[in-house]
Amino acid sequence: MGKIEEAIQQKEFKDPYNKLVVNLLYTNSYLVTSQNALFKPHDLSPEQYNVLRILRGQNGAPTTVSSIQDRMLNKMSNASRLVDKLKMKELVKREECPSDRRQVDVLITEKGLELLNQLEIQVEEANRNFVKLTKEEALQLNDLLDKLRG
Amino acid sequence: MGKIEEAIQQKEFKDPYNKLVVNLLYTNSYLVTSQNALFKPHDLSPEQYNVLRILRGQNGAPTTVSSIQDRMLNKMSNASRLVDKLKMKELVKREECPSDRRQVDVLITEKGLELLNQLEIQVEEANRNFVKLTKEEALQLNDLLDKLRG
DNA sequence: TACATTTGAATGTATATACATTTAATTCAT
DNA sequence: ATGAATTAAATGTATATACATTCAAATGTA
Repeated sequence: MGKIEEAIQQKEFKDPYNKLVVNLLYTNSYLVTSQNALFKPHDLSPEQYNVLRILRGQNGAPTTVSSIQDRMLNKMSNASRLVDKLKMKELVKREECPSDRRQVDVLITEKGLELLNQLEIQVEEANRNFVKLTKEEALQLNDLLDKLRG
Repeated sequence: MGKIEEAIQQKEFKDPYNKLVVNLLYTNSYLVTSQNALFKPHDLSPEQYNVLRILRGQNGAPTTVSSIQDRMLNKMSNASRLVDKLKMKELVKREECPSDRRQVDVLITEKGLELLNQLEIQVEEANRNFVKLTKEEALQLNDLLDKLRG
């Protein structure tokens, strides 16, 4: 695949910034497509997987829908509906928050934990394979991305 | 915003590769959200804008739907339906390909060109602002992304 | 030529994204 | 204490993504 110019057959870009935006969008698509293949057999989407990870990170403490939303990778997605889907698969459960009845406490179930633990090993292994960089380069790329967002 | 750990409130990652995958997904969301605000007033989605750019790149030569698909940033999206939407807005036109009636030639209209030229200046300017890096860093980041995909 | 295979595009369906709007509960201000 | 403002979550709607399937046209082969 190599250089972005070849990948999308565009000869040149206005400047390195505009090339970078295109390069990031394209690389994202590459990663998401690669990851999808992993999640597909388990009937899970990447964002559903991410929600399960957020919930497990709480170590059993309940998490409200809005707190999940804040921590999602995609800030504009709809945590309420994602939780709904996960609940239908019995991977999470919802409870009314006693201190504030507007809020809903969400918890990962035993079934959800099992699926997550099983999947995570594969995902971690696959991520190392998708990314064709040395450890040093990966660290450097992380720093540049953090700086990019300011 | 700064470091990804703070942004999504995750304390640590398995290794730099797995942190990088999350960082890329998150940075993509940052960029897409920023860009959306630009496209919104013109009733255009980022991918529709991208299709218009691909068509203009042909300098008047017709482009088939599958050729558009190949050059899109998101390889899994549906060029046929995107072209449909653009046609309804009269930004592109479709013609049956004389040499192969299975194929459809797509061309950008005068109206499409005008919108694109007007928008492009704003987009280029905005992209430089979204990316809080020096030119050198942007070049470096481009190289790392190209290498990442192998 | 006849028939199977392949190809380009369209269509069907489920999920997700991006917002706007709604509803109920809580908090704030007077 | 009452009504206004705010907040949390759910819901509505349009578009996009991810695939599978369909359909017609073109190609390949016996």
